Amino acid sequence: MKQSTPAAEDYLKTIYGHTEWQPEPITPSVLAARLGIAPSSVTEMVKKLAASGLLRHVPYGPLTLTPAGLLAATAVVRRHRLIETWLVRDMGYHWDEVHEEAEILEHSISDRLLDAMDARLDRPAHDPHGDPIPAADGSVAREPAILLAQATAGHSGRVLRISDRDSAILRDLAADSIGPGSALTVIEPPGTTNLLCVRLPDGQIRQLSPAAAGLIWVSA
Amino acid sequence: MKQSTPAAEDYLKTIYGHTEWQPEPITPSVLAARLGIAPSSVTEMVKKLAASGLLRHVPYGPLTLTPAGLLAATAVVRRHRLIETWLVRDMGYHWDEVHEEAEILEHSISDRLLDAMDARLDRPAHDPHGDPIPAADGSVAREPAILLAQATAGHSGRVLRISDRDSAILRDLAADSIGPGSALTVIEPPGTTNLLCVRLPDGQIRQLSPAAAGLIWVSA
DNA sequence: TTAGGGGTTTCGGTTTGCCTAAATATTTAC
DNA sequence: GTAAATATTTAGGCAAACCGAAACCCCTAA
Ligand SMILES: [Fe+2]
Ligand SMILES: [Fe+2]
Ligand SMILES: [Fe+2]
Ligand SMILES: [Fe+2]
Repeated sequence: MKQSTPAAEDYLKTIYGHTEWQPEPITPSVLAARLGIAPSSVTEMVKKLAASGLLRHVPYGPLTLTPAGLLAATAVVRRHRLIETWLVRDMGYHWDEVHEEAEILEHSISDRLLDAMDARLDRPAHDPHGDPIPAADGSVAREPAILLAQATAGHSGRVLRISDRDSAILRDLAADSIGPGSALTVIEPPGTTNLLCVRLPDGQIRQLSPAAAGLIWVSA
Repeated sequence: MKQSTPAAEDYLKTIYGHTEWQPEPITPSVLAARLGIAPSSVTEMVKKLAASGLLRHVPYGPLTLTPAGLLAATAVVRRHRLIETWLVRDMGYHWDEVHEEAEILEHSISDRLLDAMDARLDRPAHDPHGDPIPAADGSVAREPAILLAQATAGHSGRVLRISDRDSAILRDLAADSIGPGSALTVIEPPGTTNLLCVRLPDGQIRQLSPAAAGLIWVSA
């Protein structure tokens, strides 16, 4: 039961993140790509995490979190998302600027300070990108969502979350007044051009790149 | 010119801290004791820091910061003290609880976030223990101070700073209403008992242990 | 059904930062 | 002025995380 390191926390968080919006468990090579490290490094760490009882892994198979691993992972995700929320609400950051800072602070902040933030922010349920903030007990309130890129023409819904993977896209979307909570309707499927068109409540039309549509999740 | 690590930052900060209130440069063994690591580890890191131009060191001699090292050290001290101030002013911490948390966060916070804190706190000049917060350019506004343990009977002054090394003593002092800014007069030198007596402005008398008197600095 | 080919693991190596034990330099004490 | 005590450095090791190259497993497609 030794205290987990920043590296281990990032592994767990990334494994968790992969299954948060889709069911297939992650494979070592995908995990390596997401973390930006070599596959052989993943093999090593996976062995350690499995030995600590945080991960299930049969050689050459996919990676799944144990209950203990899931709790550790959601704890990191909770820290990450609360920090992002704090940065936006208290410290004057924009939602496209918070991810990198949170990526570091999530490994440094104490439980005491985290709870002080949580209280100060009034126990927020979602981070600036619309992602649910796990409770201290690891439970997550997740609404069913579909990827905008896979929505059919005529689909109407609210934007539930936008992945913070690409901050340039977040900036573009903000400039287009699209963010978590925005209502929109798909008015045209990817036709000859591969842009996706949506209509905003005020009647305005926006064209979204496939890259952007692949990061936006809307209510079903 | 590579980015300095948390370990290197702690070495520089501790070397700086040793000469902040007294002139003698620090020796490797004292540095090792302060950092809680083995002397041989200090030898190694000192070689690296000297090679990076942050430290001056002749074998078997004391350690002194170069101008570059001083700048790096005050940058860490600035981060540490601003974080402590933020924890007290914004996050509901008491002054005896902030040091450990700041010890970690000082290595994680970005310049961007540090400046946001600084602005939010209105560019504070002192941390919760009375220590001056270095400016971004490394300059420090330090008032001359003498250790209470070395003050003569009759000496009157204001408490300028109290070292945050021992949080139990900080709690005791707070319970005795003694903190940075308190006015006091030494009314009795360490006599048969080794306690130091001081009178507060309201006439109340406090007896201080030698350990406490060795952490309190008063105006000259 | 067997040969690729891609994903995974093993192996040996690197860096950082720490350790203990032993050697060496310096200071102090007689 | 030398001998003991103390301070510092050297030498050899270890653990955490990473790497690239090579071996290995597994699945598929000819
Ligand atoms: Fe994020
Ligand atoms: Fe992280
Ligand atoms: Fe402190
Ligand atoms: Fe530190």
